[in-house]
Amino acid sequence: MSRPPVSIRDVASTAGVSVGTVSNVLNRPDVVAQATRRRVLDAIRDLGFVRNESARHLRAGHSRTVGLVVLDVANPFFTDVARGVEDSANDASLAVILCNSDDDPAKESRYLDLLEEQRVQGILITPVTTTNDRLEHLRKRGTPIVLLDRRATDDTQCSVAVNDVLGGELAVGHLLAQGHKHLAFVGGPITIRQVQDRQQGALQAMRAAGRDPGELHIVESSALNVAAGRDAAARLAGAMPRPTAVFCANDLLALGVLQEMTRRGVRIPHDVAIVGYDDIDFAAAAAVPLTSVRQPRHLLGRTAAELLIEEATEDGSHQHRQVVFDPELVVRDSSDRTSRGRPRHRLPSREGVTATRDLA
Amino acid sequence: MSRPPVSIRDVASTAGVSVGTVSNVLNRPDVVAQATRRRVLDAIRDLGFVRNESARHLRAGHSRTVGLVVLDVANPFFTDVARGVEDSANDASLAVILCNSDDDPAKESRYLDLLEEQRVQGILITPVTTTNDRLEHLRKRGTPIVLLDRRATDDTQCSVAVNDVLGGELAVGHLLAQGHKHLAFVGGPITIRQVQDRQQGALQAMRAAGRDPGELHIVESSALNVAAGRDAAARLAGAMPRPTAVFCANDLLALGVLQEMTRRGVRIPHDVAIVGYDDIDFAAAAAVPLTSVRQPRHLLGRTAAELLIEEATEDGSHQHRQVVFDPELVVRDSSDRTSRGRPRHRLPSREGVTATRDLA
DNA sequence: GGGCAGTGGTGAATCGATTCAACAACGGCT
DNA sequence: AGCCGTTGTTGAATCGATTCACCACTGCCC
Repeated sequence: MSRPPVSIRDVASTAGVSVGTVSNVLNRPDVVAQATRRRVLDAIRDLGFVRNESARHLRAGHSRTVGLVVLDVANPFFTDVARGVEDSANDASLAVILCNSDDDPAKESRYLDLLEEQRVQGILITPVTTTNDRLEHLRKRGTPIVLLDRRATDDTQCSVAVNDVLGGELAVGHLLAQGHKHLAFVGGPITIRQVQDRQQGALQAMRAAGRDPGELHIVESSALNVAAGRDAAARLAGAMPRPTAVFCANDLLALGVLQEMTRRGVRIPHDVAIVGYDDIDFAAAAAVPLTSVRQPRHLLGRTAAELLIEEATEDGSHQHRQVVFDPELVVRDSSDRTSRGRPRHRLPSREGVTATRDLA
Repeated sequence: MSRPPVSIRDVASTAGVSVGTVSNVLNRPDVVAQATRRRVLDAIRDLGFVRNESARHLRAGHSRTVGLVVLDVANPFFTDVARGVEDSANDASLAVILCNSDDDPAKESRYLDLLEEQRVQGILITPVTTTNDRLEHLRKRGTPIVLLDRRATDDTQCSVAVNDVLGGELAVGHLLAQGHKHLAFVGGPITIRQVQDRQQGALQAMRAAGRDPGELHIVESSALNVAAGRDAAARLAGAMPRPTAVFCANDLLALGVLQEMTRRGVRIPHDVAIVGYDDIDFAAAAAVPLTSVRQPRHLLGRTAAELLIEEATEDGSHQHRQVVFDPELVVRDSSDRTSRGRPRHRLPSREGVTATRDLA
């Protein structure tokens, strides 16, 4: 069944040349004479020779792979980021080793060991904790590291993140522009940095509009899911004065709010406007299409990988950069009073992202 | 910045032993005397030695990695499968190299080359086409291959798939049991195998209930997304007799049908019952929680990886297996007349899957 | 004819971990 | 003392691709 592997030596002998020449054909074809090159290529084809990367990399000192450590690829945020990373690694003909830390420092640490043993060219990571000895250690040994969805605290390394404060400003700025007077923010637990930033953005938008930030009705949710959104809506329903606009720290909360409000007979957006965050695929497919803040997730991954590759290949002239992307507000019916809660148009194809052929 | 790498030789000299002994400490600690082992371990710690996997694998002939080739990780189906694969690879301390073929044979082929060069222990793949020379070639050379979400045509290789015919039977069987007389199936393009199977299952359920399969009103959709679902619902609305139950080939279609029906004042499930397929996270979070057929996606990946690892490590006694998992029907309000379209209960945590801490 | 430049090709050394035949040291036993 | 078995350690050979100093050959010019 499994034949003995073909090495460069076998190719050399059947082509009647030395191993050095075969290597030259593979790596510097231009220095080899036409006729010789032909013979070698024929031998490679006939024998079905495939380069052994392990041997290559042993010599080179590092492999043609990069490590990607995320909290959980099942999280759509990281899924899209991973796609971006893979696309740009693919352009540089690098392989991506995928690691899920599951928010567990021990698991993260094990994966970092594994990646170091593999002598990866570099590591893209959303670290579980802010300070990380293992990571520092790796950097000191010369492994390029790029932080994903985290901002580097100093300028000794690259990082790629999204400006969540701005996202909050956009959302609340939009609601204020629609003429809303009584606004609420739903999000929590407040220990999550993203929740803090988005809330802070909301407050800044209030200030920017000359409003008292204290007027923003803040509801801290216990989690960032649909059930927590329903709870928050129940609490808002009894508030006085009842807010006419709600900004939620993510789309799941917003969908929960939408569900519970609808159940209570509150019309969206006529009685209450809702804005979510993340622009998940189903924001557009909700009962009332949801206005949301979109993060450039694919671009985030792509850029991070590009920075990493630059750092890994460059001649030492690499400048560390801390890239921060701006999110974008996508306005849909849930915050648009002119629509009277009716779909104004068929939404374009983006919502069909998950409908690729095979998931079916 | 970057120090010269530490090799096993350096460890040997600082510990005052031979390289063979260091290797023994690493791989067969029990044959080394206590005191010697101590000295070696101390040296390893002091020097910060990390094994070079390339060298290891050069000797071993293959690496501690497996390749995972999917159509698109951004597709939630494959995301969950990938998680399963990664979990079980992690148990065997193998790294996973992630490859998206994007349904493009050329890209798939490039990735297979890359994986072969990496001398992966095996490959898990959802092939773009049914017959594949590259893949056959790899198998002949002894690389274990396990087909994912595809059924092997012969018993010379392993495969792991889900029984979509059964899924269709479950869905329609359920609707018939609810007393529905006029049923419809929405799905397409019919060229997709999953659509065919699910439709066939629906027809079988009709037969099993003593009904004429010709009575199943079939609407072929142009795609498997929400917009196509809305179109299908528009077509169904004018049908005579109007179906009282609709089985959709996936959840996106079902959500589209739900949206359009609701917009037209059709009450779900009172006037029309809906069943989807895939049980995506948002099935439970829809305006009317959606009954759906759930596939064991994580288990699919896990099992596939286990089969692969078994084939790769076993002493030639490996028996190829074609595993087919049964899907499961998850009944929610959209097909349950007793609920009168009102949520009967808060749905459990599963719907919050995407609400992990960082996506926020 | 001798020197010189340029082209094409060679093959041994190298990367770092693993393996294994060989050996050293020691105690126990006759 | 001599032999044997056990335990612990050694070091050279090995995996396969790359690299580079060096050689062979051709053609050219003085």
